[in-house]
Amino acid sequence: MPSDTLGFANHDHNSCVAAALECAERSCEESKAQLTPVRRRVLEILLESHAAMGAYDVLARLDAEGLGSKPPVAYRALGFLVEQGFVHRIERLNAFIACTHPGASHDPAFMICRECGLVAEAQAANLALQQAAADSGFLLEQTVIEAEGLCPACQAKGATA
Amino acid sequence: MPSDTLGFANHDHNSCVAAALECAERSCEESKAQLTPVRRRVLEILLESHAAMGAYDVLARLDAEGLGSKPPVAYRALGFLVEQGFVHRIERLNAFIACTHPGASHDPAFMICRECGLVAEAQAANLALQQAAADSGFLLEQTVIEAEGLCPACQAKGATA
DNA sequence: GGGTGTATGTTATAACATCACAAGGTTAAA
DNA sequence: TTTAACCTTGTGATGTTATAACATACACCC
Repeated sequence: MPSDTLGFANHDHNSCVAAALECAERSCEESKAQLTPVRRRVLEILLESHAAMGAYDVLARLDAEGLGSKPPVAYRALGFLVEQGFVHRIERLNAFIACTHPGASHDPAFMICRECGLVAEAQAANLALQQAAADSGFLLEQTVIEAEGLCPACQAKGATA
Repeated sequence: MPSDTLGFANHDHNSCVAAALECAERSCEESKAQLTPVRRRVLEILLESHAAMGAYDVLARLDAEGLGSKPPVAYRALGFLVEQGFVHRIERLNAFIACTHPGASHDPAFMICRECGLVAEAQAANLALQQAAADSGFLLEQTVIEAEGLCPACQAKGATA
């Protein structure tokens, strides 16, 4: 199983979740950041699946659990988690996904299945883009690399449209 | 002047606009697509600058000119132009920009200046991503490659925040 | 004329995101 | 121990982006 396509591969999801949580805890300890109940719960919710979730979907879950009902509650927690690198924002979907490479160097790329919604995180620095930036004197600070298509399972199921 | 960083380079903007419009006209003739007044005007508006514009900014311009005032008017025209490849959507900004490589093969990458808003279009296929997709059996249909940072001019001005 | 297809007009609403201000809690200096 | 500073949360209101759904107009062809 290639580690960079976790989202599409069978794996021990329980240990995958546990590892991500533990990693987040350790990281917060080190950096004195507070992994408060709301923040921790949002991370857990996102870790439940390897699909991206909208902020309002997360909020609905929080609301059901009595952890908050107003948009800022969800956006604040998501913002914190993104800042810490525990969660990534998928621009294409206006949605969020738990990081599957906790601790790894971060300039992630994503493969988004348009059929089932699963998202796989890969490490795929874009050398051509870095070259283009260097050539034109552009100071590259952050990159968004997102691919849309069909995951292996959905291809097998014959999805086309 | 590297042709792939047009957005950051001095250039003859009048001829740049004229070329893009002419190219769009020819393309529509060939494909029997209709470059109607609203669609043509939206393209012209986007061509005015090499910055991205939100759909509602475009709509405000259309409204001022009596060409339409309701969101679907702008979104339909923008949708058409994106379909035809005359305009690109910048996911990071939820905004649109006229294509500066009319007719060129399209898997574009963008460099977005966070200070002045200028966007440069480059050709920068991501080989690493294609490799990652191939390795995991993901059928890659479309890619979003957007970089945020500082353009040469804004670096020179000392922008940092 | 009548059917078809494309484009447009319009109402309403869905979906995503932030502002602004109040209140509670922890920490650390005075 | 009081006070201030800072961080986090609660909440109402609002701002921004995008689409659904339905009606109308117009061009073309038979």
